[in-house]
Amino acid sequence: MSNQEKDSNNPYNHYDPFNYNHHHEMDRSCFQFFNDNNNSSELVQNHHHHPQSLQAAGFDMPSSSYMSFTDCLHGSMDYSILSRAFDMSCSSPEVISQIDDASKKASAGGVGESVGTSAENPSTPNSSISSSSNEAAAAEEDSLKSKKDKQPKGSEEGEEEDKSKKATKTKKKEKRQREPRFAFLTKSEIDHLEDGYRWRKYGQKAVKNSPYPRSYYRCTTQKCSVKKRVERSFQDPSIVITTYEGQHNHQCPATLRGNAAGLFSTSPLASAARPNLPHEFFTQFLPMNNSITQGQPSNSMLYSNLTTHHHDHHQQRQLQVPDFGLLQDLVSSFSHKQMNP
DNA sequence: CGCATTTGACCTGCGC
DNA sequence: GCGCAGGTCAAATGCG
Repeated sequence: MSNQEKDSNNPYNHYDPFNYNHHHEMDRSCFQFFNDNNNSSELVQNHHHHPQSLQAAGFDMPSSSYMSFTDCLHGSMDYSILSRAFDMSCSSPEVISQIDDASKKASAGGVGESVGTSAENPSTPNSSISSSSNEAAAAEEDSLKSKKDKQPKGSEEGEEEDKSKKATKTKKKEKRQREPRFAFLTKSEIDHLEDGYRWRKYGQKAVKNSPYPRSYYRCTTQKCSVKKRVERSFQDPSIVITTYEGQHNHQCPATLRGNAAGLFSTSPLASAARPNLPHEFFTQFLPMNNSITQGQPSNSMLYSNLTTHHHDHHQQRQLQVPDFGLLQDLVSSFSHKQMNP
């Protein structure tokens, strides 16, 4: 197959995630906030523009809805603050994009997809608390589950094992919720960007259609189930795709040590509560969530939260009202801070 | 020695 | 049902 053929068949070939080919001013880091503005038809129409690397990372990215971060901010905030926030100890990577993937298309093993009905119940903007707690519970359950899955191997055999397996299977069917995910595209030569937390690598896999492997990291803090995946964009090897999954239930070690504090203190954020996670950092800048649902890309940074129901046999991406549970917590927190500085 | 990384095996879900 | 790909585990290995 020739490259041209490949290109024509490649649904992502038109994707130019950062307008690299059009905007050469890469000193203007572009954040992309993916828009779930309830205009599902538009998003569905455009879902074929997803960059392959990101899709491999588990993201659905409506190309129509990305915009430069500076545009998002429309001058109200210096984007460099954000990139600085992620700069940490690495060699000035440029954070290019963030994608919220709270409910990526159900595909990954382990944590799994939402089967049945309860998990499909997207949190409305009014259900943030329960949503957040559910996520946390799900995370814990997941980690327990995976342990359970493995335990019988070493200890018990035969019936016990079968029973255990069956039990876990049923459990999995009962409740499967994916942690919210946030991906950051970062222009950096360093794969594993320092973000203030301590991570332990627990796996590495070759990524299909990409010469670059994907690394899996887990937060080393006890009882913290946050994971992250790091991979390079095969389209632009200078771009690192970092995907965070879950939410830290502890303070950033770097913050405690004062490192991150120093970093953040260089920004106007210094007086604000420091986010535990980059995505939290971002969400602190999100506008009120009604602008998310109303979808005024020209006015606001928008989060996407695309969901594909795997049981939709026509592979039609069905967009839900996003699960703004986590988001709303953060957004409301942010707006509260804005209202009451 | 303790902790982090590497890496092959294994598990799971999905598409055909 | 089978094969593939993503994700995870855990023993082996490396390193400070």
